[in-house]
Amino acid sequence: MTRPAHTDVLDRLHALMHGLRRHLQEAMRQDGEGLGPMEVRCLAYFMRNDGHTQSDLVQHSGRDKAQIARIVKALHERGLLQSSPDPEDGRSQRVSATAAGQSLQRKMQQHRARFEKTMTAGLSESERTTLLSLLDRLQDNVGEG
Amino acid sequence: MTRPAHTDVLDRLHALMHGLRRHLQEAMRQDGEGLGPMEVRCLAYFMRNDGHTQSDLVQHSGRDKAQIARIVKALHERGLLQSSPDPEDGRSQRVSATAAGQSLQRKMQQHRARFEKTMTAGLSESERTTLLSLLDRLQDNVGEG
DNA sequence: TTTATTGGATGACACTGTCAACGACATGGA
DNA sequence: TCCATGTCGTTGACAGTGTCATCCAATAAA
Repeated sequence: MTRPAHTDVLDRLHALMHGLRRHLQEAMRQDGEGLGPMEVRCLAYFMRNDGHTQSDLVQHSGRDKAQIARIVKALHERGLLQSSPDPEDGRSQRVSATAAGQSLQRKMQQHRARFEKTMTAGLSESERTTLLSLLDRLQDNVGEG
Repeated sequence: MTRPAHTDVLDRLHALMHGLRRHLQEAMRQDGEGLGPMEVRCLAYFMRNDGHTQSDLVQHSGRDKAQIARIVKALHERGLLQSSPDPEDGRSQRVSATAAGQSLQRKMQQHRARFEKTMTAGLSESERTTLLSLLDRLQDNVGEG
C-alpha cells in the first residue's frame, strides 16, 4: 500500500497561502486603491529605506529585476513614489515615497498587522515565537538551493 | 516612533512560499514533463479519489471551477487523466488517472516528499508536529473569513 | 580606449486566480 | 406536463505574478 504522502508541511503551507492571498487582496481592493500585494511591499520597502535604488530592492527581495522595474514604474505613475537621479551614479535613481505614498502605505500596513493578528489569534507569545523560529529554519533549509 | 511592523508571520510565510515555488517548479521542469504545480495537485487528487468529478475537486480545493476545468482538460489532452460519463448524472464526468498519469504522479510525489524532507531537515519529530499544529491553527483562523 | 559589468527598461511568455456568461442536464413545484 | 431554478462543466476575458532574454546607457576595469 502506498504511503499517503510525506508532504504535510507543504500541503499546509500551500493551503494557508491560498486563503491568505484571498484575504489580503480583498482588503487591498476595499481600501488600497487597487494596489496589488507586491506593490504594497515595494512601497513599504522604499518607505523604510528612503533613497535606496531599485537594485537595492532587487537584492533585498530576491525578485526579478523586471518585475521590480514595472512595479516601481507603476507606483511612480500613481504618484506614490518619486525618484531623483543619483549624483554618484548616472544610471541609478534614488527612490522615496511621496506623502501620498506614505499615507497609503500606513493604511495598508495596518491592514496587514490586523490580519496577522487575526491569523495568530489564540497563539500565546511563546507559541508565536516558536512558530517564527520554525519558519526561519525552514527558510534556511530552502534558501540556498 | 512608528513600530517596525507586526507582520512577522506574514512576511516569513511570504518569503518561504517564494523560495518554495521556485524549487518545486524547477523540479517539475526537469522531471515533470512541463506540468505546472496545480496540474500535479489535480492529478494527485484524482489518483487518490478515483472516479470523483470536477465538482468534487472544486469543493475540496476551494479553487475556482474555471481553473479546475482548464487543468482537467489539459491533463486529459496529455493522456494523464481519463473521463467516463456519470451514469447517474448526465452533466458529470467521472475522472480517473491513466496509467501514464499514475506513473508520472508517483514521480512528482517523490519530488515533493524529498523536498519536504529537505525543508524540514534538522527538525525533530516533536518540532515537526508542533509546526503542523500551529499551521493548522493559523488556517482555522483565516478559514472562514 | 576598449572591454566588461551594472542599473534599469522593455518585450515576451507561462501560471495562477477570478468573474461573467453560456449550454446541457436535473429537479422541484404548479 | 411545463416551467423555474439550480448545478456541472466550458469558455472568454482579464489582472497579478514570476521568469527569461535583450537592449541602452553609464560605470568600472583592463
